[in-house]
Amino acid sequence: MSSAQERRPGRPARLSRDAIVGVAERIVTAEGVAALTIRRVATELDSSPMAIYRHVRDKGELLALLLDRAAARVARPRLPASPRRRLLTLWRLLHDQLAEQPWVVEALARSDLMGSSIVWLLEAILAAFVACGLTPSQSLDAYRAVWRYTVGTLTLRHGAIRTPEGQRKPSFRREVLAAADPHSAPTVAGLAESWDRPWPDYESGLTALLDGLLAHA
Amino acid sequence: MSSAQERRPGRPARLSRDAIVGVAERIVTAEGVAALTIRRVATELDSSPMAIYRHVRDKGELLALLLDRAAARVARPRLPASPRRRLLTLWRLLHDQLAEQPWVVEALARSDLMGSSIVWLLEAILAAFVACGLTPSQSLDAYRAVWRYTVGTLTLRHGAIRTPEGQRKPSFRREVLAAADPHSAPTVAGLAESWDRPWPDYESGLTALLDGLLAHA
DNA sequence: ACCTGAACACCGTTCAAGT
DNA sequence: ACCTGAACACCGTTCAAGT
Repeated sequence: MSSAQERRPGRPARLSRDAIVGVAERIVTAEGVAALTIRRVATELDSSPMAIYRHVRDKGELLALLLDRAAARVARPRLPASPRRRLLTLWRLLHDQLAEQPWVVEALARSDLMGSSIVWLLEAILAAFVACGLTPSQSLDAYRAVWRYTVGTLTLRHGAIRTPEGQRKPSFRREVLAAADPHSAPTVAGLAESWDRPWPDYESGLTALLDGLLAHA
Repeated sequence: MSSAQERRPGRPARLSRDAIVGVAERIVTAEGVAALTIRRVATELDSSPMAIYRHVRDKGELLALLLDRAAARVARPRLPASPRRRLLTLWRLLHDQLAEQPWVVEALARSDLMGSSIVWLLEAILAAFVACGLTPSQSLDAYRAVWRYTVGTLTLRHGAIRTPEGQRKPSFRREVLAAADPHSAPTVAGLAESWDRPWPDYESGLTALLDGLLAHA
């Protein structure tokens, strides 16, 4: 029966890429991306830091693998018939899923979107753009425009989260309001009270962007 | 004559916040944000690392100060009469200026935009939105939507730059194309050749977004 | 083939002490 | 008031050696 097994020479592996990504995911979910270090992963697996490098090229690759896992978890939703509403649903899905894991932002800048696990989502978005009247080529550009908006939203939200609760950056608001004398900057001064209010949600900007992108269809 | 000087007790300062930000700026421009460390700044000023902390709270504040300097360098342009074209000019100005310093992206996520040095730009943008028919409140939301798009654009461009020249992430493209069988993902498969082409420029997405935002005016 | 130990060349930040 | 020295508690990564 052992002849059926693929026998490979040398010392058998105790670690695996999967196990490594698994603990990395746990660390990052529980304590944020700052807590993710190669040494920490190694300790958690009762191995030396260097053993990790046998399975993962460097920390950047580990981050990319993590991102891929997050993407793989996005479940296929039931989609509305109207292509425009389909776009709204799909993008909100992607946004919400990524927003749940704030650490992804760190990985986003490094990785050109994500792995093959969400081709279905990419396909659905591109097909919906086409169904709205764009050419495939225009659809790709439109996809990238909305992707920029999405990454920006996540980046800024993440920054806000990361800032410590108590002292959430009074510097900017105060400086701006101090410098905004009503003569040279009346609009800014007039909005003084409004800076504190919550940012518009993802969807409102998305709607505007889609309106603009689809107008030329 | 020394009585005219403001005499302060204690040892006179050798370092200054300005000098610190100055060398930080030089480091970051020449070698990127990764090269910026408190210790490095201290060495460059022939002081101990700890002396820096007398003038700057922590590394995050140093980054924010750097961002403010970059913002302060944005020169007031001659503006077109049409408010819509004014918006295009202003946003492109902001984008181009920030794109020149790729390290800003790191700072952006931490800092709620920037300091008082560009209130004039903020004012000009908000006023132009108002001139386009939005209420001040809507203008603030519109401003934030475009800011998201801008930050996303910078983040993604920065990531592309940071990726080493030779091996610019074949993983995603290849994986996607491999997984994109023409039956389940025809649109993705059809665009296979197009993934390599350059991203749309900042302005095209900006135009679409402004179209959408101003449509409800 | 896989893993370990020891080392290299760093970090940010705190604390107590000097001038 | 401002700066220094020494230390704490870490990093990612390389190299040569062990099993």
